[in-house]
Amino acid sequence: MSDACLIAEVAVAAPLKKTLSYLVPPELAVAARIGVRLRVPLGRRRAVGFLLELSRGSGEGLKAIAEVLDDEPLFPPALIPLFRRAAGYYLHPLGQVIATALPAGLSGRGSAPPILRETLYAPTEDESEPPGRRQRQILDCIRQAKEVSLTELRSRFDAPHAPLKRLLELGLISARQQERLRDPFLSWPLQPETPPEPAPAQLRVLEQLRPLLEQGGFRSALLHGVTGSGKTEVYLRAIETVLERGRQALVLVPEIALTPQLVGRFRNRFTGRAKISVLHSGLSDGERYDAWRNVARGEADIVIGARSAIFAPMPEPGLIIVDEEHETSYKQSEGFRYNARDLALLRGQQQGVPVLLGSATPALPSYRRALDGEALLLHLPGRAAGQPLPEVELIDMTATPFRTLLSDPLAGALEANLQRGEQSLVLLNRRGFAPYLLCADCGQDFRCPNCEISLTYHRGRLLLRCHYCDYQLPPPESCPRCGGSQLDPEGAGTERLELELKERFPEARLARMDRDTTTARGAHRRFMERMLAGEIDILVGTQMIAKGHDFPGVTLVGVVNADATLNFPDFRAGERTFALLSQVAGRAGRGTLPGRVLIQTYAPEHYALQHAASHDYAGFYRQELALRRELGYPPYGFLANLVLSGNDPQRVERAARELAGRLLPLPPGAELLGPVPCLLAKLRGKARMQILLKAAQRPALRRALDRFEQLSRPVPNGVALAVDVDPVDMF
DNA sequence: AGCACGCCGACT
DNA sequence: GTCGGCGTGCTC
Ligand SMILES: [Zn+2]
Ligand SMILES: [Zn+2]
Repeated sequence: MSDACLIAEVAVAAPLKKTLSYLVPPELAVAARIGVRLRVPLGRRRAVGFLLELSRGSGEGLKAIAEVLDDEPLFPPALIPLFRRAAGYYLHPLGQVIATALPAGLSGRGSAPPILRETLYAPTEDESEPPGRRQRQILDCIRQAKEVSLTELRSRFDAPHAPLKRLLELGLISARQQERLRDPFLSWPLQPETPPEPAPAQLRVLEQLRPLLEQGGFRSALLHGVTGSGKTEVYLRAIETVLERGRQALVLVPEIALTPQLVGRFRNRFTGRAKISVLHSGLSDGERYDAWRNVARGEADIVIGARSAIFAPMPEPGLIIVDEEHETSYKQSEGFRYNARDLALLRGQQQGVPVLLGSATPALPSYRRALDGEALLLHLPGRAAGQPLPEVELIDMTATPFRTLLSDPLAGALEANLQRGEQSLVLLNRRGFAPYLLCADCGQDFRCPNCEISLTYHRGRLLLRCHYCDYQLPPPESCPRCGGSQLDPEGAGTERLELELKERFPEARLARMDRDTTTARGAHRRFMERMLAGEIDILVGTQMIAKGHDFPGVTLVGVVNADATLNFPDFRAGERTFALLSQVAGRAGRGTLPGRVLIQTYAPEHYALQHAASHDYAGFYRQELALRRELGYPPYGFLANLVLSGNDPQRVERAARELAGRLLPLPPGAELLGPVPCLLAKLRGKARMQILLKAAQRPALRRALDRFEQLSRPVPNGVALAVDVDPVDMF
């Protein structure tokens, strides 16, 4: 046995079950370090792989690495066990796990992003006023800020170009070019702060956390506190402790909450003392790569990011925080279907790092872990400022005429709030004008040819759009079936709600916030600023207004249709509804005013609504846990969903039947449900079937999955198979 | 996943 | 007789 050759263990970014060994040619021996990307021969192709391990051996029968693609490692060796465990847990090929974990855009060579230039505007000595209103607004903004970037102006004003040109011509402002700030998150103005004195409840929680933070080692804690209870202050102080020990902190927040304001709170607290890196989707590929390498070099003390930041390559993390840990956006819904919250716990375990989960409405598995003593349960009762909780009322819609969008009590409350000059939020968890467009004569509807579900009518853009793929078409003039000329929108989305409010309260200043109005860069912030400035009386929106945005002036919250989430055919419907209502309720109240929440529903007796209305968290969890236990659902049961898809529905169907047949009989303790068509039986043109594996204990599910993994070719050609372990939805 | 190999039906 | 369907195996 010769040890003459250097051998590399490589995870190839292809769906292979095992890693492969390659010869490291002498000329690449220095460059081939653990954690770099490689180009390797694979069959008669070439593929990208990740170097996981180096060893010595004879090298017999091995092919040689063709190229080393990075001059420094993209991840530390300490992350490799996490990748391996994650690949095993989620039944996903290791190479693809790593490819998903690393920042996007690494397919090419690691090159520096182009330097971007940016125009900055400053006021001149000329203090006269320009003629136009828009010109004055923009000039005021520039005069106030002394110097403002074009990006900034674009985010505050629509189409600022023409007024700016005019102002330049008038000599009221000057312009200069500068290298653009790489990261939009860093352009939020800094306001260094003196940390507030923690409230007694916060001190108590911090005291309980102290041993975890100071001793290090894996422990987990669940911080349960309503919106405004001061969880962030606890995070900031916990991070402080960790930084003092020379370790780094990793903070995960849901994508929707990863805003400049949030990052600003961290920057304000730690400015000059700690370096903060933000990993977010708004960065260009080059910028993200830069940020990533900074973290890998240990140049970031605090890393803030959404889901994929769980893989941030910090050398010595001392704390992992997962804020709003119940959020389903932590679960990746395609490809490598990991849950960042669960991987946070796994990473903490592997690297001996405490993990702090925070939520106003913890996910049931997290709550159970805390009740079972696996995680330390910490409470922040009430709101930090001693504000009372809002008064929540359920409005029984069965008593109102069919199709009523706004009940009298809600309309009245909105009216009264308008009179008082106070702000209101109205939530309707459905965008567009109406979910259906129907022919008045023959009842014909319009469906997506790719997904076979109803197209949503968008009145603003005058389109029928599929919310599951990118299909859209302009609404026809007449019915394609009977030629009838009357096509009626049926049901209501945020656009229709906005219209109805406009008709009812013509004097009110309305705005609508949903995915259709927030795609532009800086749009979230613009809504935020308009709300803060009191320029909006009623803000209409989807769950977006309940999550990630704190509108401090709101005293009334209306929920148009609480049943929309409640009637979802998913065992988590109750939990989701409770969480959404609790969160949106948390938006009501200002100063010492408690705020009011009105929830319209056809099922006012439902326990999720009842508990949400009485702020009875313990009661809800008690009841929901009992229900889950009875039905064998998480956290008292464990699920994995096998989703088969393909162009030919019959093939998919047959493949699903055959797969189920080959899986049976399952090991004891596990059961197989299905195969059945997925809820979306067709999606993006592909037919879909699912097989659900269920077990009362995790090991039994694991054995069932082992059995599945041993199948040589689970599905035939032309059928794709995705495995979803711990699914959060069953589409 | 790709891309080979290999074995049977129905087409120039 | 072959062209091509697709089930099966392999990738260091
Ligand atoms: Zn018709
Ligand atoms: Zn579609």
